[in-house]
Amino acid sequence: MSKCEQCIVRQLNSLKTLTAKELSKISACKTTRIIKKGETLFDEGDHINGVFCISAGICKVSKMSANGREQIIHLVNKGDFLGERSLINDDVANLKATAIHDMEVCFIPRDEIIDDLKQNPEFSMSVLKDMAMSLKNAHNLIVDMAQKTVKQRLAEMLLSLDKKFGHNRDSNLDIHLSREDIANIIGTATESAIRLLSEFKREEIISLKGKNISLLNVPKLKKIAQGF
Amino acid sequence: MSKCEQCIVRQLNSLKTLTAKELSKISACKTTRIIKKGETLFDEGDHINGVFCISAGICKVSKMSANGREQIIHLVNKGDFLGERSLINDDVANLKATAIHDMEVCFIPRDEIIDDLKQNPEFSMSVLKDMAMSLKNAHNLIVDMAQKTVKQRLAEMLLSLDKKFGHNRDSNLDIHLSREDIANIIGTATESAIRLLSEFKREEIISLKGKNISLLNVPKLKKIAQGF
DNA sequence: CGATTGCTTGACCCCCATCAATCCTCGTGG
DNA sequence: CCACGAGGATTGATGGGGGTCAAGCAATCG
Repeated sequence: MSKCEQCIVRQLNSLKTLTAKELSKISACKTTRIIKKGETLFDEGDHINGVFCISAGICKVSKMSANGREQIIHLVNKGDFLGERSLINDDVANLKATAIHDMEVCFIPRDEIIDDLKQNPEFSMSVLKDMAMSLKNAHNLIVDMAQKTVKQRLAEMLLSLDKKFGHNRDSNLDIHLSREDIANIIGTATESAIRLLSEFKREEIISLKGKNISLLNVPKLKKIAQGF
Repeated sequence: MSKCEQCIVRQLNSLKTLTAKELSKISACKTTRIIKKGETLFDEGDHINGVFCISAGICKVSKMSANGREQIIHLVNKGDFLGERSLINDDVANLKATAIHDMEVCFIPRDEIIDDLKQNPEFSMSVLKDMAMSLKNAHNLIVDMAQKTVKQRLAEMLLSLDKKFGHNRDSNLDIHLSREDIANIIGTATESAIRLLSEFKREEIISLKGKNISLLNVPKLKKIAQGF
């Protein structure tokens, strides 16, 4: 099994603040799992008892609403942590994590992380910063959900997908989402999302080839997201 | 000026984990302000450079959306902190805080808190827990905003106001919000909120006397919030 | 006691949820 | 290699929720 010390994604998250000693301790007790596209990493109500560190792949983090529809809260890229919230509050999972592309994740058991949090102020400060940043993002999302139209939210989502996950030479977004997932991110019905995507396509703001989406007119998208 | 050591609200937040020494240091450098109803404590973009501890009163925490409407993210009661997010990320304020009832707040300058965060693991763990809990609440709010109807959100809000701020002998809610604030919490137009309040009144689920609201039929409200 | 602000109700219309039908795509097995 | 079935994608039709404008009404304040 590969070691944390040699893992590239370690540089991307709070683990970078750990000492060599702390890191090798974690490396010794971590376990690695492969999660195929569509499989769930954990579900609402699960006792996670640790945190996951995504070493490859992308997953969606979502929650079921009372009316039975899934709301995607955010998308998690490689290098990110998953499950810290539950760990810190000693709580069951509030959200569900499902692989969108095939993933490789490392699981670090609870006690190991808690020890480091209590003993390494730099590490706990870094986790605190991550959490604070997540909170800011969540607050901004609340405002968008409450105040923006579906069209605005779709435009904004496309821009943020491009920013977070990038695109290839043909300017196709590197992330592949189903129409349903797109709808569940912006909080609308699948048909509404599809309709707006076609509208964007007709107006040559984006192009659609199967699951490939490419942004043809970013400035226009930005204007739409702002409400014009 | 009164001292933190004798302040009752200290027991309600993370300050309770501080040692006597740390607390008296904070007590020595804090400043106290009175904020009248309607006045703002800080605005989006402000450099706060510290945290506020609410010793009395209630305030709303909100953000302007692109279309010029205010979205209230949450309400803050006495005993809560304000501004930790900005402090931890070394960022300007992302939100605006406005007094809803007259307030007394204590301001603790940045460096003082940062020192304690780095040196007292119990304190930083407590702040981390608060932040994690806020994040959970924010996530749940995102789902509600995206998936529930305005009617459901109004019912839910009334229940949570009752839970968080309580009510007096006549079962009138202790918190007094304008119709506009109510609308800005649930993310709708003022007229829509008013219309639904009248509907609840007609069905004798609540009663309205000026700014006094009392919940007459809590079970019914819970059903409405769940979508029946 | 004007005047300003907040509250309430009516009218109108558009966005979007929902239901339904069709088309497309892709994996599977014959 | 093709047929076929199943799930996803697309488009149409329809109705209701809720945003917006406008006009009275109540209340608060200098």
